Amino acid sequence: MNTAPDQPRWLTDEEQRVWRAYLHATTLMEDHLDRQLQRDAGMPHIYYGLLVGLAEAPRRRLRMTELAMQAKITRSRLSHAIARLEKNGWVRREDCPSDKRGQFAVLTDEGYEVLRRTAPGHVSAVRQAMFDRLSSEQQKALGEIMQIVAEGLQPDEAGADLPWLR
Amino acid sequence: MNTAPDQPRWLTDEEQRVWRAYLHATTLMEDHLDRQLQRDAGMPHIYYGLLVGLAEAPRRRLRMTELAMQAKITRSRLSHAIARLEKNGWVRREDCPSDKRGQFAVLTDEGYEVLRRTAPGHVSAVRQAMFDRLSSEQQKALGEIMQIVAEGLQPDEAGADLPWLR
DNA sequence: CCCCGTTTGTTTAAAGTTCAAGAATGCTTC
DNA sequence: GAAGCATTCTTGAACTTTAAACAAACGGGG
Repeated sequence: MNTAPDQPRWLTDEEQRVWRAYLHATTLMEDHLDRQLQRDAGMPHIYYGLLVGLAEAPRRRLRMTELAMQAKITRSRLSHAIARLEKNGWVRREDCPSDKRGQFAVLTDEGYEVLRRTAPGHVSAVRQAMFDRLSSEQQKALGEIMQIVAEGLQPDEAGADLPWLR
Repeated sequence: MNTAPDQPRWLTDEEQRVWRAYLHATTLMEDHLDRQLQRDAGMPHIYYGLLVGLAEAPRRRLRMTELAMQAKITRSRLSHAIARLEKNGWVRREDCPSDKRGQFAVLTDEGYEVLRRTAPGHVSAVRQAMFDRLSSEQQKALGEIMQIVAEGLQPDEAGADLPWLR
């Protein structure tokens, strides 16, 4: 009767409520952490995540592409970010000996120190905002839910075509 | 024995897993929606949210401050955003008769049309990414969890001082 | 060895966000 | 009704992100 693409299945009232609660909470959370870290560590949340990634890596260093994948950002964005962190003296670049195209981002001692100094405050912010408020059942449920959502978004996603990220 | 601020209560392994799953999923989700809307509607997710906010308001218009609060962004950011949407012809500004400082952002017919055309695709993206993958128990749990998290972040938050937002 | 398609990382410019300051109007109080 | 403080919105500059294009190096086949 109708050759059109299909009338959309709108969200039910209940779904709508859940979706808006999700958007509201995640927005507030990200804003909160961004401001907390900007204030206490002088960088936005994602830059902090880059330093953490480096700190956990074998010799506190990672190839640019690896770091970009781990942080789920483009190489371009990472290039800019590392340039900024380098100016702060928290990261330095090193050539990769085995691949002349490659670069390592290396966490400096100074960068490590920033992390050591600011990590407690950050953890505490996360606790206050999330873990101190949720029952362990809720924490478990949240973990599972986020896992599922991430899985659905990870691959190329229904007709997409992008190479590996973004 | 130790007058220092307290040794930090680090996240347990399980909490760590939940937290990373949360960050991972929310990042992927936001990226996904941003790209979906940029592609199909020519604007980022937050701009789309502004149009939705206007579409739902009484005469498809809202004072700048109200819209900013609803979208949880600063007035400054909103000013820039509305300038852009105005250039697209999707929003126009109108003076407030009762308060000469005030401005209304008004959704144009063209803006409404964009929304009408792109909303189905957006809803479908949200469904595919989230609601089609979660049981109704999980949806319920997610709603409650996000509600709780948002509540903890909404007020001034432990020693903060900011006026009303950000 | 050379060609050619791929991968790596950077660069440039445009778009978007943040931050601090400012102009105009409103409101409250003396 | 004037002073002084608050609110509303905008502006411009600095910074970050996105998008597209590019140079250099890799690597598999002929």
